[in-house]
Amino acid sequence: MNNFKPIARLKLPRPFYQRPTLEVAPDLVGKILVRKNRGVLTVGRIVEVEAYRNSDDPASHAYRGVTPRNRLMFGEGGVLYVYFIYGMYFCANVVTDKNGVAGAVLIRAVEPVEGIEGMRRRRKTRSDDNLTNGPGKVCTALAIDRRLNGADLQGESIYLADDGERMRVGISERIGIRSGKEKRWRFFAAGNKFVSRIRFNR
DNA sequence: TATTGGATCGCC
DNA sequence: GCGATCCAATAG
Repeated sequence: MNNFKPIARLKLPRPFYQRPTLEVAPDLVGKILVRKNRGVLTVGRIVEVEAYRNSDDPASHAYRGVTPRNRLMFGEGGVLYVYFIYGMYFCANVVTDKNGVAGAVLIRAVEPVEGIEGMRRRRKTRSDDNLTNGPGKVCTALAIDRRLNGADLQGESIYLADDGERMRVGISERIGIRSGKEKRWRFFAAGNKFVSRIRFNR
């Protein structure tokens, strides 16, 4: 006998995503983000997200209706929406809700779990606290770029999983937006040191 | 076709 | 606090 117990990572099923965005978003805190790139595995645990919706949400890309960039937000939940911003960064979102209802959840921070050396190399830093504590940093560390826009989260190159971990979820206003600030649609792992703004993680 | 400013980050 | 650096969205 030994005490070794393999950690089961159950890929989140399609119906998980096809619920209202504000139900999905807090449920993503504590889930595992798996990235498989050329056979190399990089894994993080989601510790911070933000919800974005549709015409009721001026901060959302979907606020003014369908455009070539945001069209995935209006589609069926369960795919990745990746966009390019500030001329140098990517942001990764999980598309939520049913077909015809816009919604997505921005992955703002993860806690490094596997493939940390690769994360350090891509991020060009040795400070692990600074590796994945921001939406642009997450994409750099996990090698997420526009090629993954529209990727099916039931596939192998990128997906989310549940390993049974449960974290206390804090709630706050969203970060880095001008309008829609009153909406408290940011969800994070309370007290976790990999949350992007450490002073606002309680 | 031109302009504006952004769901960011790292350095000053 | 500010510049980097691209491009989507909007206005003309």
